[in-house]
Amino acid sequence: MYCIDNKQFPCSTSLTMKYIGGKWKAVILIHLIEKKRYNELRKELSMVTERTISLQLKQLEADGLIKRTVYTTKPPLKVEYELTEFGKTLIPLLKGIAQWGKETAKSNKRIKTE
Amino acid sequence: MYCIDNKQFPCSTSLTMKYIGGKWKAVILIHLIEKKRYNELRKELSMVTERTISLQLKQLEADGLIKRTVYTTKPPLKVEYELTEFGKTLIPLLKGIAQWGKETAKSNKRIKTE
DNA sequence: TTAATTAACTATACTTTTTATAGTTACAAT
DNA sequence: ATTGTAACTATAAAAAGTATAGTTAATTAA
Repeated sequence: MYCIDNKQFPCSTSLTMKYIGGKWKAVILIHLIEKKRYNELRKELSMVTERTISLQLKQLEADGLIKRTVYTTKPPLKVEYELTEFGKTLIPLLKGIAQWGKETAKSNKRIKTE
Repeated sequence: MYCIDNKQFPCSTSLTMKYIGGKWKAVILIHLIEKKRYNELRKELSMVTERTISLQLKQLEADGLIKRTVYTTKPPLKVEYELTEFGKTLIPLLKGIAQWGKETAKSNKRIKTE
């Protein structure tokens, strides 16, 4: 049993899923393996709404997986996101996740590639 | 871009997360590496509500990851769940997820082990 | 013999997460 | 003077997850 800020996680799997289990968290993290500005990320994830991206980024930041850096003081702002050292420990797992998806898409007949 | 039943997934990562991304799906799958009866699973996942377990099991079954077998016709039923061959392709990834959680719990000061 | 227990769920209501759409700020370019 | 831009925020609605209680038909316990 694990605890973070009084929240309980019954096993190590549920602990990992707390970090990458949101609907788009793993996708966002993989895109941030290379440092990016907010709008670059947003354009790459055009199927995710702004609000969701924004909320997920905040959670990832609060969880210590990504770092947000602001370079200007007045609009239009320049903001960059990148993985922290802690976030980088997830890279092998994230690549494994992407890899399983790729292989599965090839062999599973229900999945169509366009 | 991938498609399953007219649902779109922009990248292989999002495709994988469709299968394991629900809040408890990965946890359920890891517990089903060994075939189990419904109540065994439920007791092992005491922090998850019945409704959630039930819904997730149905989705996992619909996704072809697990197989449900009924051994009786009248209550109390005997129902067993196990991974399909397709579900088994996820095992290395699931173990990776559990492993990252274990290692992270050791080194991350915000995570407490009880 | 009647009551309690069991396995595997389902029903209802509620909360949290995600989606859809539109609006904000202060400057820069046209 | 109007339009465009970056990085969000606001509001409302839909989907996912939680909390709690109820169902079935047989078995076991009192």
